[in-house]
Amino acid sequence: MSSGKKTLGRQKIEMKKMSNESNLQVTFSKRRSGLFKKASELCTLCGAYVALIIFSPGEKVFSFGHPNVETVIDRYLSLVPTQNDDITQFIEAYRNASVRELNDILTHMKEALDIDKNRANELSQLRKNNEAHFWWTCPFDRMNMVQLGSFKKALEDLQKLVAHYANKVEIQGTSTQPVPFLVGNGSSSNMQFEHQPNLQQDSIFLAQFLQNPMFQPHLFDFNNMGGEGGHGPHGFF
Amino acid sequence: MSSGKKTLGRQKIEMKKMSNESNLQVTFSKRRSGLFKKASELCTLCGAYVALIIFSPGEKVFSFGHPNVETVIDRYLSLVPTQNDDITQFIEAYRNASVRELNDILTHMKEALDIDKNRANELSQLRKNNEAHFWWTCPFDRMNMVQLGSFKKALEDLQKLVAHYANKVEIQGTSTQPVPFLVGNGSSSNMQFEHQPNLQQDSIFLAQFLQNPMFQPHLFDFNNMGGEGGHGPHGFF
DNA sequence: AACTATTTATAAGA
DNA sequence: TTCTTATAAATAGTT
Repeated sequence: MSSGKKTLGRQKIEMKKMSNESNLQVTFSKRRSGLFKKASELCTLCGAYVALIIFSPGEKVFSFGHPNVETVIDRYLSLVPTQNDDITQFIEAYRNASVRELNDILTHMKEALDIDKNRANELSQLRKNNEAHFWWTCPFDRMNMVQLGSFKKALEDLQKLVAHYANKVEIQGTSTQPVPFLVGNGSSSNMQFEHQPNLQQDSIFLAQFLQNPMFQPHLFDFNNMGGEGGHGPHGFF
Repeated sequence: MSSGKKTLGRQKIEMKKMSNESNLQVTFSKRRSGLFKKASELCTLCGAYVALIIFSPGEKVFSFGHPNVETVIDRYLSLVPTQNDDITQFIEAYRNASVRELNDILTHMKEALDIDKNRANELSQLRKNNEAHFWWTCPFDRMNMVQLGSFKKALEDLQKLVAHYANKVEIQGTSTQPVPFLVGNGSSSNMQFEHQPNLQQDSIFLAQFLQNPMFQPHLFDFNNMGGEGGHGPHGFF
């Protein structure tokens, strides 16, 4: 036995993008598992809340979350204001208004819409008198009855949404546990599915409502490599 | 030296929440670092995109992202359609209104905004004079110039969104659902699913539009422990 | 923070 | 992929 060793065993590798596509894939798979396991252990051992999302080079997504991805993301986003100046300011403008206020606004808008619906002429008149001053009347008095109806409908729905959300927020604090269950275990793919009809999902209702995708034209084409964005607060605990 | 060993070295630990608060903190710190390092290496080695967010039991946040947390989150959210009925209804409500109508409204609002941008004071004055009738001026005249600019930008974007949405809606009708798989092996519980990009994502466009942070006053108080939410499809690459 | 002695995670090879 | 093997890394318990 010039050498009783069957293999060289694990070898140290250079920390740079792997060139061998095949190896890369295997490594990705292994390390991904390892990462999920570690994340999971951190939750179990320390009671930490974690969200881990991984996009493979092949565009597939993998995620892990405790108590669930969305919750952690929401919380994170609330702490880290988006650096999108436009939307941020827009949001800020509204953030100052409480939900109640928003609701009031909606109520008023609806009522006003109702009233003015029967005063198209008056409005029109008013607009003339005040010309440019009341630009905002434009969109309304230029609308025909049908349009007004649609718009009002939209407002009502938004209001319901707000109300619904408001309720959820209040009864929150107690969240039901997700009920995971296995589904199949096929050869090529078995799955562990977690079906969780949790309240949390309501939390992200409105949250997602303003998450403006239009501000994210890059969503499906980020070929920009390069920087690593870390963001770590400091403090250790 | 009955035994040349200075310490017992690393010992196996039970995978459950650590009882010793002090140890827990140290472990959290160590494992957190390890996790971040692993995540980072996965990016470097395999070119994967990763977002990792950790909330310590002490409420501190730690995150890592490549290319950055927000980008990955955005992408993730775009793939995971909210299965929320309410939001769906709201979208439906809008779907019924002709896109053209909605677009007109936006156009007018935008134009008007342009004009009045230079007349904040006048606006304010006018509001006083007309009080209740023009309640809707409130949210606007409270905004400063910068905000108005942002608002206008938002409107423009919304308009684009509407246009985009309109197109998508037409080609819709077939919605594929993602197929989950299992990958978990976890000790306690972690799960992964696989998400697939589907048209559905367009459906949540408007839904996401109003994701207003101001609606999330609860963000900082989730004391609900319990489940682990994983979310992951599978497929390995 | 450092320092080991071990437990884990994995690069290679099959 | 999956399994095996030998080695590189991570980290629990101490100091």
